[in-house]
Amino acid sequence: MTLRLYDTATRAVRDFTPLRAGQVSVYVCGLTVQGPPHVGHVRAALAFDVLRRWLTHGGLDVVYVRNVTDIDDKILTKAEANGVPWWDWAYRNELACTRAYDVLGTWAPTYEPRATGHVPEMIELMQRLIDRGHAYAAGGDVYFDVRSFPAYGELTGQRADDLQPAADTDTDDRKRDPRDFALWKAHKPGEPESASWATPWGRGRPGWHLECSAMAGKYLGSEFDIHGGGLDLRFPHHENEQAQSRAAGDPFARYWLHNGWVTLGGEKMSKSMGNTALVEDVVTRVRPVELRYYLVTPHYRSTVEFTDTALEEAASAYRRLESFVRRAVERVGSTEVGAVPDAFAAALDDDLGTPAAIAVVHEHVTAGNTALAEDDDEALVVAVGAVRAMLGVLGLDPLDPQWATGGGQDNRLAQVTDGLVSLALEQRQAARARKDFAAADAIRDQLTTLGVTVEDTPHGPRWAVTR
RNA sequence: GGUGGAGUGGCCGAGAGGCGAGGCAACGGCCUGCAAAGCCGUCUACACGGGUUCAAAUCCCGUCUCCACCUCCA
Repeated sequence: MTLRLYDTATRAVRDFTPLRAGQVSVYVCGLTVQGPPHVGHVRAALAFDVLRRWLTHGGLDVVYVRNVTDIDDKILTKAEANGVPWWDWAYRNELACTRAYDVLGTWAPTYEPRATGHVPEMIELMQRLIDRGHAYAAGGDVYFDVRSFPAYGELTGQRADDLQPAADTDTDDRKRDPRDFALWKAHKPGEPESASWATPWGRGRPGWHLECSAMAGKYLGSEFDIHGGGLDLRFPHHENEQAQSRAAGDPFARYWLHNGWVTLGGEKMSKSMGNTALVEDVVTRVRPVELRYYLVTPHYRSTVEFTDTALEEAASAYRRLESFVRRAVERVGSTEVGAVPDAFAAALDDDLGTPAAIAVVHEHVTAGNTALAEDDDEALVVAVGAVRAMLGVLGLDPLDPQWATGGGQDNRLAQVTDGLVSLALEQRQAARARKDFAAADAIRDQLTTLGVTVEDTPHGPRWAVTR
């Protein structure tokens, strides 16, 4: 079965065939770095991280570009409100985004270009559009001429006539049509000089949409395979991107993928609503890998309501998988990562059906647990190999060094802890051997109080530190 | 006004004409000195009202509720 993806542009699931055999080019809209990332932001990154891992697993060479928009109105106003240069504000939030991506185990993009580093490419694109009669300069601004491009609205199925008039009211008098959007914004008095760049039409800064067209073209070429982003970017952002690029003569994206929301209190998580859960906070309540499981388990196009109980449930579910892998490896030693079961592959091939894929993982874990209980090491090796392979594709393999805790100088402490717990457990085993269960249970209770859980297995006790 | 999406068992969350996704929680059983972990079982749901069909959670019509985009937004 081949990979099928839901393409927003055609509103249908389509077979995916890359433009160039063996290669896939992906452009994902990254963040406007105006603040630290919340759970909704990283959901997008995670959704496309799974796509990328699946493509890579299928033997394809994936070029994955995710941009950083490091100049816009909000960055300027927030920087000013905080008394720092705009580029300082942008960069510190870019670092926060990178930390969030890293802590959740997303692969670093092949290229991660910043808008401000691509002004020459934007100027070149604007010039092409002006030369072709699809853009015009007016008072230092440069606008896209919507009426010159009949396909405008095609991506999101809107007719230009039905759109409410676009809202940059302060510049409306410069536009030929109220729906024309800004490719480039003239430098305004009061804005920092450092936030403007010289162009043939005067100093100014990028409009919001231009940078993605310019950067996608630079790193992926005039036509590329997949363009991704959040559902809210469809209009106007992606519509405008497509209009700009196609009007300039570039075929642009062949498939458009959009991920659904994370909601909080039934409404879209967003900074302007004030209903956000920052990644850096959530990650103190559950482990990062558990947050990843929570966000990767539902289908990428569905809405996820963010609640504490749902988060806790996800964490419990993940611990079941993790506990199996750890016990299996303790039993049979380190194992080879095996092949992915057909049912799992079929699930992901069907528009990245992670829910069905996770169900397959759980079924194999059940089989593996049975093998573990029955001392069937042969079946166990097969099960754990398959489970790790599947979890690896989802970025959830518990044995991935990504999720290793401690390390460095903690190693010595870990050795000491290990020795002390082993000592206590030996005492307990001795007490059990002489049927002094009161003493044995007292040791176990004390360990539990310290956050060390003890499990007795036919092959002796095992322990783990719980949060 | 225009364009989309959603309402599923105690909870999360899939599916999209017929065969009870999966998980979490709860309860019962097995296992255990007792637990824990694990395994087995139980809990038979699809907003509402009509219709089509041998068969509807799934298709059609209508109604209600919620959300999103058309302004910055993953």
